Amino acid sequence: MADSVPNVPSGAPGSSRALDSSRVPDSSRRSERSRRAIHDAALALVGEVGYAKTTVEGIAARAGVGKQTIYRWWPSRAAVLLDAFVERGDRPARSAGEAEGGSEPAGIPDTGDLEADLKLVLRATVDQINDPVFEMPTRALAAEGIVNAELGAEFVRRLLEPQLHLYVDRLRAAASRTDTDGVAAVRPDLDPRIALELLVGPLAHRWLLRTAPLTHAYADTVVEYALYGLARPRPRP
Amino acid sequence: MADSVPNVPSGAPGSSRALDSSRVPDSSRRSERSRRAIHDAALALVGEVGYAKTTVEGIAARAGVGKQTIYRWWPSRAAVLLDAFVERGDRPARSAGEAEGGSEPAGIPDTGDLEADLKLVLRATVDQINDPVFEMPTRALAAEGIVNAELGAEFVRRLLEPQLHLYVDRLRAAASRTDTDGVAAVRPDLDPRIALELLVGPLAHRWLLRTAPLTHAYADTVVEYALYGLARPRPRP
Amino acid sequence: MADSVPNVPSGAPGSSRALDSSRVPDSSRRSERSRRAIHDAALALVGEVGYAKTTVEGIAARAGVGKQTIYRWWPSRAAVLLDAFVERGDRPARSAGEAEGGSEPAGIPDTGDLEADLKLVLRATVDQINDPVFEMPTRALAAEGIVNAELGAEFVRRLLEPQLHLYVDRLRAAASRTDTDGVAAVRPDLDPRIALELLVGPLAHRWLLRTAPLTHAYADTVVEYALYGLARPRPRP
Amino acid sequence: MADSVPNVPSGAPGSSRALDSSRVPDSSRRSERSRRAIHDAALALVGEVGYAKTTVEGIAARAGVGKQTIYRWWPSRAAVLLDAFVERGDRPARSAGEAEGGSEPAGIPDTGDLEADLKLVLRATVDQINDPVFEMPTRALAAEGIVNAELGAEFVRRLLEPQLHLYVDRLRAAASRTDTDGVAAVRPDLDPRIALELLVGPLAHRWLLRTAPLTHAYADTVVEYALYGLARPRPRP
DNA sequence: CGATAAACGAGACGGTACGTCCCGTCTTTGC
DNA sequence: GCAAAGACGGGACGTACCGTCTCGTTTATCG
Repeated sequence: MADSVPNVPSGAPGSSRALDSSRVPDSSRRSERSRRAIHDAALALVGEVGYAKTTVEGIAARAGVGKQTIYRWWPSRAAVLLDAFVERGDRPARSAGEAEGGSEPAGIPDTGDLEADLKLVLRATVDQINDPVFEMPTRALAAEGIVNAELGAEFVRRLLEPQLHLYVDRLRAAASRTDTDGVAAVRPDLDPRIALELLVGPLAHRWLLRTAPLTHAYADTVVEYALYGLARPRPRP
Repeated sequence: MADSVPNVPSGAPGSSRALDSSRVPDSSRRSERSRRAIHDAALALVGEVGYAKTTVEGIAARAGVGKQTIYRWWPSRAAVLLDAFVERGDRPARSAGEAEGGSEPAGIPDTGDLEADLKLVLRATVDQINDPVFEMPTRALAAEGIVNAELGAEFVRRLLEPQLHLYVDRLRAAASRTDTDGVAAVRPDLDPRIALELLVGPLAHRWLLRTAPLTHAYADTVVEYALYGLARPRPRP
Repeated sequence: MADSVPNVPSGAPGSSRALDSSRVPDSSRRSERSRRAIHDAALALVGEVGYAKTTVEGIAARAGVGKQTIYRWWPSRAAVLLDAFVERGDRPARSAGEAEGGSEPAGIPDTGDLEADLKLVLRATVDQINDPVFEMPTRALAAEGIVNAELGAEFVRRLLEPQLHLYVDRLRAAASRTDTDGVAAVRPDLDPRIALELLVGPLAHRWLLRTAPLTHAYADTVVEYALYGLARPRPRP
Repeated sequence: MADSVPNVPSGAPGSSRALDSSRVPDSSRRSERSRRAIHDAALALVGEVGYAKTTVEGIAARAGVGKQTIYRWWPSRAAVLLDAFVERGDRPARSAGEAEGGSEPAGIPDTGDLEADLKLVLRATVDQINDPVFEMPTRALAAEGIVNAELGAEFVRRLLEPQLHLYVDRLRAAASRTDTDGVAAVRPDLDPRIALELLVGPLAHRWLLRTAPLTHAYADTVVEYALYGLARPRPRP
């Protein structure tokens, strides 16, 4: 239902297809069984042997599927994994999140204390990143996306954007709070996309480059620095 | 002088090496000519066909070199490229830098105005990142490093660390300024490694994920937000 | 009317066929339109791209027909081509023959001069073999028949036998002439099947192995040698 | 030493090869071990599963060889089999022949009695053809050669021609006998290539088309018919 | 005449093999 | 003894077809 590439033209299905040499398969005839088997096989293999050794051939064999069935629906190994990750990865993440009490996918909590809220979420992100199950596949997808722009866009759109948008919402909420109590939590002119990057950019940097381990303490410090600045508060005259 | 992996044991040089099956090559006999040709070929190919299609065989053919000569001295295609990049990439960067008036490699300027200094450097980084010649090879190396920890460490150590260290120095300088004028530019307790990440993390994030273009204005905003915080200055009681 | 394999059982037609899992198709419902289209497509493709590159998929696509419609009625690609050849190939051959004045299908002429009659027919065979339109498909079928005994038998039965039988008839006629004029054209004990092979065997040999071109002169020589022998007539004592 | 396709230019080995894009491998570096293993595997597989199911992949696997090693030296599966057949097939045939007392490869016997000599040899050919070990591979090669002119030429040149040439020699000898005893065994004007075809053409025809079994009696009859003609000897006046 | 069952077009599917590319190792032949 | 050249065993690629198996859609008798 959410696969990345060959969408149906979404209208006039039997229209003049004869002259289209690009062979668009008919997604209404697609085998749901195979799709799931391929997702499962892909995730299992990445977990077991790593992304570099996960081959299309291997996925097909493990899924009990012909190679062509993979090539028919996905343009690359990475796209398969991304789809698998989005679809299957959602479920455990969501249920885990709900177990913790309605976390991220439900939105960043808004207790009124922006610093506390951000720390909570950044710590959660740290935890997720440190989860060994997610680590390698996510690295693989990120790496692929860095080199392959098209896949990178998919990666951002389908995996990252939903998470990042929560930060934007929370920051916007903080900005609009000015009216109610006369004290905005954030600068009135704040660009939330940039603000967000000040928060998650450092985490991503550290994770991708492995310059230092990601800890809760680190998350806290980043929030503090980002909110109140690196510069020392000017003494008042 | 700077190749990444099979160093000479650097001790006990005359020992009976002939019977050692692990075949450590004698780097003193290494052909300088081949080394350079391999570097050039690697860079040229990455530029022309992209990293994914740059093969060891292709590099060897282009360099007029036997494949074994590559395998003898480097453990992987990525290591070749990294070496090539460090050695050849340095030169243009350095000369460009000197043309601007002794910039980065010579250290971040310290005019006393931290904000201005940081903006200057971040803008320079933005420019370098936007240079199309550097873009693809750098992406390729970064992507490889994300997945391959060993190469990632090399990448950071040899390409990134020197640049990042300049930020650390400048920030430390700002912190120590307290003594001189009684007003530190930065918080006294500042951790410079984290501070640095608040500055470059956002840039890296945007570049790697292509979420938005990198501009000078963006660099300026990042510096402002990072220095003075996202939060609105508290009114004094 | 002449397709090779799944004939109707041709007896007990109303028997309980519904439960028969071997799925014998009802040939009375067969689409004449499709049959012809498949024949035409098969012949056209063999002519255009050669037999080896003529695929079932290609025939189906060209004929505007589902693959299953081919598999339903023929057991193999070769069987399709054989059918096509027999049915469509007949027509031009027959009309050409009739233009010459009631030739082959009507029987070898019997002018009383066996040598002349055989030369005439062998020359006609040479001409037919040299016709570029027939050459490749015939080679393809012959080659297939050499390896595949079942198809070979079909090939002989439906394409070759009718032609060869004419030789047998003519030779038998020559043998029976003894009675009328006291002088038989052929040995009285002659086995016509072997005699026939002495005539067409050499042509076939030369054509299949391409050891030398097939000419009228060659046909004439074969007839002479075959009729009067390789050995020199013994001088009488 | 006798493989069919990529010969060395046979002179000036190191000459300007740089501009030749057709990648001619250096046959002096060829692995004799692999060549033999491929031959053996090919023959074994054709014997076990038949030619149609003998794949390049299968040969490579059985021979413990990379596929590329096959594609490097042969243009097709059929060429491999032909080479294998010529080289390995020779040995058993030769030794069997010598056991019988210096048969074919040593030349057709010349006892002075042409009829007896030819019958002997044609019977031997019948026996060879009926040998189940040779049957299927030979059929496969013959069929391939019928469709593929290039391979057909190789087939004739390397397998057939040597055998056929013996007939030519024997017939020529018979023709030149005129001088010695005043009585030639054969017509003085005889074309030996055509005469030969009168002898082997019928056998080939029967074998390829399976119209009737090949027996010694058949061979004898062919020789008689061919030597003395189908026509009845004219009564003398 | 409308029900119904089979043939039909279309083409997705699990497979097999293709012929190519490259891997990393090994061997040969200079220099 | 390094280097160029490149053959080798091996593994995966992406493609082409195989023959089977659904899907609706005609089509053509029969109830």
